[in-house]
Amino acid sequence: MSKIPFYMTTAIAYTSGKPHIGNTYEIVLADSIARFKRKEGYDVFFQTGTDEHGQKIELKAAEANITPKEFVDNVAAEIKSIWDLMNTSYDKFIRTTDEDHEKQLKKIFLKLYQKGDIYKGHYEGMYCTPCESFFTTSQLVDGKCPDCGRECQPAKEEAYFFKMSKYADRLIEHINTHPEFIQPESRKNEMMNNFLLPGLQDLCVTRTSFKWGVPVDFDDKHVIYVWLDALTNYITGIGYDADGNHKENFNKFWPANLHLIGKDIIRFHTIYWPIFLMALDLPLPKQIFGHPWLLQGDGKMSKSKGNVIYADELVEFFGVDAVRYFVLHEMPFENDGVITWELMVERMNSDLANTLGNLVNRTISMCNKYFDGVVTDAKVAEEVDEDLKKVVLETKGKVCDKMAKLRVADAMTEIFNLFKRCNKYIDETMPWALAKEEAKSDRLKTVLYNLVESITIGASLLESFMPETADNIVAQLNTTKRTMDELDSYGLYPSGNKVVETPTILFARLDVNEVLEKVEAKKEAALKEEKAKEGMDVEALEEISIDDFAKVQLQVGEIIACEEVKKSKKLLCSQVKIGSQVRQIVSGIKAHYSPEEMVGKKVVVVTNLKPAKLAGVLSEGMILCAENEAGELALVTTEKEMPSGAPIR
RNA sequence: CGCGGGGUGGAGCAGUCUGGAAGCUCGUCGGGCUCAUAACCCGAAGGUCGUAGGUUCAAAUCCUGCCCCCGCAACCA
Repeated sequence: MSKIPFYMTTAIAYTSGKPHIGNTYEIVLADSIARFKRKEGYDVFFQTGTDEHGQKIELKAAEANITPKEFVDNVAAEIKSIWDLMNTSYDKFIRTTDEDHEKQLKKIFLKLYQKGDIYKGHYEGMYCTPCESFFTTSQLVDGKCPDCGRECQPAKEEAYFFKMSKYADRLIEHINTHPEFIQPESRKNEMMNNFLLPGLQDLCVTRTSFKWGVPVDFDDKHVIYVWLDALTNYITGIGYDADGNHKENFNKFWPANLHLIGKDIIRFHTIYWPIFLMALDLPLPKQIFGHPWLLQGDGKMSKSKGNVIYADELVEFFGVDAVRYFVLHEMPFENDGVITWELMVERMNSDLANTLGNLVNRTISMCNKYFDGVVTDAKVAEEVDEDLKKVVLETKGKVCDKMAKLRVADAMTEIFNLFKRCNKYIDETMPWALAKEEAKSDRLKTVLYNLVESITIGASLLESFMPETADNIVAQLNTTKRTMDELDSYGLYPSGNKVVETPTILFARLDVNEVLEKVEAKKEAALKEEKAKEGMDVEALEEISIDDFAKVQLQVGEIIACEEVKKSKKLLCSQVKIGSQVRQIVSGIKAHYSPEEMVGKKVVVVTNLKPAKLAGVLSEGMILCAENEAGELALVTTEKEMPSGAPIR
């Protein structure tokens, strides 16, 4: 009987920078599912990759003074190396800059255009020429560009649109008749109520504002915009051909069984993607699972806070399997998970070192101490053995149930319950007491045999989640991992086999404070290096004359009172004494200065700035600050004491 | 009334869809054991399930009001 195909994908990672642990989570989750499916006997094809086009990348490349292609080559290589570091078993790593992807994408675009599903239209809105960006009227600030504050003009830009509405009814029908299509199910209603039922707008699928993308063949001032480009990777990666000459893998694996994605892009995968497929007359994927996010404990991960955690750093401290264990375990099915160094150490110590590592260690030690490492099934059973066997044999079924529902964290918990049961069994049987009585020798053999057998089964189940650890355990027990079928039997460990003489520690206990200190030291070192490397380079502005500069009136001001602006997160409202008058100035520096700190400071103020309202509060000027790359602010003050109101030129 | 997520013993979470004995991990305390990585096993303390009302024989769970926290958006002159 030939194996049943199972095609699964992750979202492709955007190549704008190094992925942090939250991004890395997805590939590990996918990998554990892929490995498990293979173990269950499916013919798995597991695809991942990178999304490499777009304006942001064009800009970043320009900043770095290299071509976009060079830029994405670097980042894609870095992403791939992290995926490999995490020991993920993908079958294909697709890049949207791959030649065959680009070729097929052009053909797909043409096909949809010829079919009439894509049409040429106009994108209307307010356009800011210097920023080259469109905004809706509601996005404008005082009728001006929200980015640069300059005037915007109403403008029309030529663009291609996809007729979403044409397929909406079919999609609604599909979602209603396939409850498993969107997972978790709570997301289904969100999509229905917010997007599908109110009516779909046609989707703009090209851009003319940047060049770094796949051009439209027959109209090359347009490039194909992200969603059509990125989503089609799922079919181009396995050999889809718009003319129908598909490669073997496409015929075999499409439709996909599972698209694993982050919850933020569910909309694109459950609405746009199915509709694109309908337009191409292709069957829809079986299931789309929007997983939650892995968040940093002390707030969102951000570079400016210096609290971003990367997979390779974690691996340096804990090893690959411990990191895999953590991200899989800490991520429940529907709610976001949290990662901190403290939690990571806790899991490492309690589950990996204490429960599992110590179990393997003490078992092997006893085998050697009492029988020179030889494990014999002497068949002297007692009643306590029954419950152990029951728990061990039931675990496979429980794990399979959980995995079928994509409850990966719960599946692992079941496996660790097996190991915990083994630890309990040792206390129940007290091998060290048996060892003192010559007559109990066969009973002792049986107890140790049961332990080795149970651990072998546990390790075999662990394989999909912690592949190296599973191998390590069975190697120390001098045996091999069991297949799925073999897991229904108890007693397959060859009687008379010999385990290794000296057990090696699987996971060493770590001291939280030591780890935190090291992390802190590393962070500081990195920060110093960053600072030592160079100052900040800032994009040069247009040259101005001395007259232009003279238009700006700068004066010393003394802050005599300061309070928070209620209902705002960033604003402080200061009363600033400038000469004989007092002005009210609102500044976005709440995150960096407390109102108390502000009072008494002598700062530099732009005094002839047109007053404006911020968060409803009048501001009559601007307090100058310097800002570093991390977004930290420092007030500008005078080097010597100067009277308030003193002019600055 | 901007959008969304959340408030369950000291900490972190499950349970909420499909009402029916308050569960898990860590920590604390007491005990056991000594094969092992100061580990393992047993037991205990500790919760008005944010709050006020409602529905019900029965509410953490369903309904309504309110409070608080966290993202995003906005305000960064």
